[in-house]
Amino acid sequence: MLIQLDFESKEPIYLQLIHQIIEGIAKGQLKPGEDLPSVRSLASDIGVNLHTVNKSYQQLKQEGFILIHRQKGVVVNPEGVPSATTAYIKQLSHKLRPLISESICREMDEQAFLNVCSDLYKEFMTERQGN
Amino acid sequence: MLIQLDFESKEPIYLQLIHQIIEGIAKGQLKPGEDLPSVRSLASDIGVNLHTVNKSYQQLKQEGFILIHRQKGVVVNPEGVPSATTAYIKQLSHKLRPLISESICREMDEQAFLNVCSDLYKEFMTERQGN
Amino acid sequence: MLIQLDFESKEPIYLQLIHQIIEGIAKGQLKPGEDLPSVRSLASDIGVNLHTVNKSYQQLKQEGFILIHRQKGVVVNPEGVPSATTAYIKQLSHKLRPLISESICREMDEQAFLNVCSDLYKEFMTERQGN
Amino acid sequence: MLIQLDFESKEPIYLQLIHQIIEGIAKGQLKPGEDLPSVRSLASDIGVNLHTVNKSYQQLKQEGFILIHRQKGVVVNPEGVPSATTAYIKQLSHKLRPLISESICREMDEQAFLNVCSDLYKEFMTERQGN
DNA sequence: GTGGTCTAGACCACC
DNA sequence: GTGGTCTAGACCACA
Repeated sequence: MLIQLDFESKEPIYLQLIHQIIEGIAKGQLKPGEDLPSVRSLASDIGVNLHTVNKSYQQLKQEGFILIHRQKGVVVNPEGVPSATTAYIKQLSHKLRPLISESICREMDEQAFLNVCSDLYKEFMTERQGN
Repeated sequence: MLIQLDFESKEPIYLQLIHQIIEGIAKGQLKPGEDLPSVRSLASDIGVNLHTVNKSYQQLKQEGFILIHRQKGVVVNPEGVPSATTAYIKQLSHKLRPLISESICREMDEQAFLNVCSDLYKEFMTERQGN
Repeated sequence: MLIQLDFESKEPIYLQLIHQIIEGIAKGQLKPGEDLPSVRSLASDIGVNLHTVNKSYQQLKQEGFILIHRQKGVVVNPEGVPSATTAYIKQLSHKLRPLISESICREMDEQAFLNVCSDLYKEFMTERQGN
Repeated sequence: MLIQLDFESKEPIYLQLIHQIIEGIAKGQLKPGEDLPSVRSLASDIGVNLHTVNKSYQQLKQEGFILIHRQKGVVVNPEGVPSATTAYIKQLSHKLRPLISESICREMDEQAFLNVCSDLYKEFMTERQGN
């Protein structure tokens, strides 16, 4: 899987990395049980500090996306990612809130906003088919 | 308008403040041309430093939400906020991306996600009616 | 003469006022010896504080654009504005410096920059003919 | 690159700093991709507070002159500064207006004014050759 | 009284 | 080490 980082972005690198891996799982490019590169090799591949990759992996593990075995290395959670809970929905809603209020101010109507979301969903799901 | 900050949150105060004000505009609690409190009075009201409030105001001004007026002080942009451009849509899409990919991993389907968005939209729009 | 102020500008009002009056003289709308409104009447006409107008007038007097007589009121300097000195040229050059360096960075060549200046000159001079 | 500030000047330090850096880019003393000192080191070098330097850097970033890079620190925009747009020309013209009207009042003719601009252009461009 | 600027010193997140 | 955020307190220009 290709990892694309933007070092000029305001978004921290460890977060970008997390998002990319989650995106890979969403698209089916990374399947449950599949191996991920070791901290060391990934770090050198994408040219970032070991600590940065480690921080990403720890957080992904924490949220149930991956498992870290001392010997087997890192794998995508073979049981799949924990499903959305009401707590997750609440947190999601909290993150959507500022995006939606700004969009309303900028005169995007509900349908236009939903279309943007829908397009993204479709982008991920069609890639998923191919994998 | 009531401002509610969470000083424990990881989200910087100046950003929370920006979001609250944008939300106020979205809900119609703050109308175009309406006065906002001065940097100093708002700062003392919500118990933060005046520089923090100033930073929020500067950024809101920068994005066209408010005007900083020599005589009248700070006002909501009377011409309304600049409408969504394709650049805005792109940036919005970029912010939605990780939310959607995580939701897919957690087995939320498109409809469930759109419902969350839709609920938020309706929350803002119904408040808007009352104002 | 019409005075147009922008209260949302970052440029202080007293400076805008100074510039407008100088522009009026440059265009020949205000001729040497001509009366200017009193501080009071101008202030009420354009809706600003007395002190603001006074500050502008004092500075214009200081630089030789106008004379302030206790009784006759305010008049455009009947002897004309003092001509450009080398000190003036130096100060002018100092103000042009950042405009030119930014233009170079933005890949405007010398001719393009001179054209902008030339257009402004012509704008002022043609208005002058009509007056 | 040598930075020269005038602490007595009415012009704010952060603006002087911005102008100096833009001038450095115009002269080719600072090349696209080149590193700029960190906020802290520059601040201590020129003897001002780090917030002052930070304000300058933020504004330069905002206008596309520099990038603030997570790893490399601060660099001159390697893609070059965004070219002049019509908006830029308009704003430039707005800033030139008072300079030109005052010069007309002081009986500088168009050619004399253009010569001042031209001299500055040549000063920047010849320094550019050497870099 | 307003916002604009500057200083000084602190903590944190990131790399 | 870096930049990002926040506080506290000060002075000034402006209206």
